[in-house]
Amino acid sequence: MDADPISSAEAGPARRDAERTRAEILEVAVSEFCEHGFDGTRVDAIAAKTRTTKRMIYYYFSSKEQLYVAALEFVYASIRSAEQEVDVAHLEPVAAIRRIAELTFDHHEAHPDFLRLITMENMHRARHIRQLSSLVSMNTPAVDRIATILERGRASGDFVRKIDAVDVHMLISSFCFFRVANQHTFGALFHRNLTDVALADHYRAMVGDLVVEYLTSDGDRTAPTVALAGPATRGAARRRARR
Amino acid sequence: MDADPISSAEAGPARRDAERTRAEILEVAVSEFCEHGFDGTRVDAIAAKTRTTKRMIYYYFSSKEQLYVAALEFVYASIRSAEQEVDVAHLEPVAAIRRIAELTFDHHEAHPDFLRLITMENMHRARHIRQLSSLVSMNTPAVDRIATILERGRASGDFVRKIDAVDVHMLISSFCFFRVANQHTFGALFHRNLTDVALADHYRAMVGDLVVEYLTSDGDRTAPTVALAGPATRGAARRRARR
DNA sequence: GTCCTAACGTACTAGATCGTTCATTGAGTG
DNA sequence: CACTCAATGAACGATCTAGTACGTTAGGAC
Repeated sequence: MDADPISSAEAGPARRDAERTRAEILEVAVSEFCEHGFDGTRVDAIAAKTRTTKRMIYYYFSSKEQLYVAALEFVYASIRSAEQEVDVAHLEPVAAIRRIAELTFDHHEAHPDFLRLITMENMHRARHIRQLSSLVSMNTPAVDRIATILERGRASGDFVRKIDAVDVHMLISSFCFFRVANQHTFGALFHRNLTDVALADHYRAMVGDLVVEYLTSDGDRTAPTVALAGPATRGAARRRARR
Repeated sequence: MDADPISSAEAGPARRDAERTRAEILEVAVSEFCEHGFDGTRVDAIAAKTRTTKRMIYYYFSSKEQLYVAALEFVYASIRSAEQEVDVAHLEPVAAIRRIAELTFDHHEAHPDFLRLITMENMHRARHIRQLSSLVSMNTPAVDRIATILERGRASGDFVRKIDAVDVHMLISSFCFFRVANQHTFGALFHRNLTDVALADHYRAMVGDLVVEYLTSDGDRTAPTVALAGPATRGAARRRARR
């Protein structure tokens, strides 16, 4: 048992294994920072949950803050590497953008810890994440994919809305992010569990509908807020026209 | 000068004024908790920014945690009292829901500190806010107003989407919330300042368009994600029909 | 074997931090 | 004016916490 050379992360003693020690510290640090935030996390608590000591945390990461940055980068990298580069090129523009929305939805659902770290970084006004310039390049593909779909959709005539890819990304993200990140206060104040598994399909469809309806309309009918006459008539006319 | 009986919150000494002392502690506590979070805030730091001492914080609020809860409640109450009960009954359903969206947008824009506290509460999994049952009743009017508009909209034929008021509120809030709360990481990763004043009108119009287009469509055209034929044709047909 | 060094552990420190103790003061009351 | 008590302040203490000093061990090189 104790002679097992290929010990799992939790099992064997595996003494003098720098890689494993470092990795274990990082793994525990991620979960502690996610749960308690930077200020709420205790270095001693991290050490206690590893099979090594606090000394090693400083040996490998120098300071609590550098450990935090390393944890941030680690989570970001693992999220991104896990994200399979889904191909939506074969889909019609409308179906493609809906697919992107649904993938974003699933991504947020699958990584609540990631969202917590992002949230914390915003509390810190992105002080740490700015140090990780590598993260910028990780996000451009996502926007580029949307940009391609938008171009195709405009060419086909499906998308008439004037909007760029960054805003579409923001629109999709905002819905998916809020649902997960604000579930607790929303649940407390409105008695609705946004992450109820029975509602997952409902909200996944909703974000798709949302972005599709937005992109396939041009807003000329609804733009003037102060218009007093017409909306009802126009709305009715539209429904008839769509039958 | 020092005899001024109606001293402002910052001016006169006003010794032995329980109300004022308590209020000043609360005010400073709000700003400190907003800035540094619960764990990041130092009771000594709060005391130092008031004209009284730490002793008084414990005299009036018993503990750091109870002070935090009091700060949370105070912010919530002041936000709500400042929110004028806007009348949208005279507006057509489409214009009314757009107005609600725009008001929500402005509300989020005007109260970033409030958003920070909400965010922190979600980090705490709403542990503190659950103690404040009074807050629930503060939020029902907002949802009720939306519900009324939805009913009117369905009656007039403008709104054909099947959705309830809570989800509409969530949809609007998610966009407005994300834009402000996640501005820092979003700016760092996508090089777009979501709170740039030059973009405020753009995003305010966007959230209005978003909710209006969503409610005035029924989604039957776009529901089947996997449908391979049709979207482009239908999209073109729709544009023609709307001319 | 012995030498070297990366990897590791124990025990500690200096300062921070929440909360308290104890004494005092001022404003209202009779 | 004396009395009372809410309101207040200075200083302290127990504990916690990030970070360190110093010694030890394992494992490879030769």
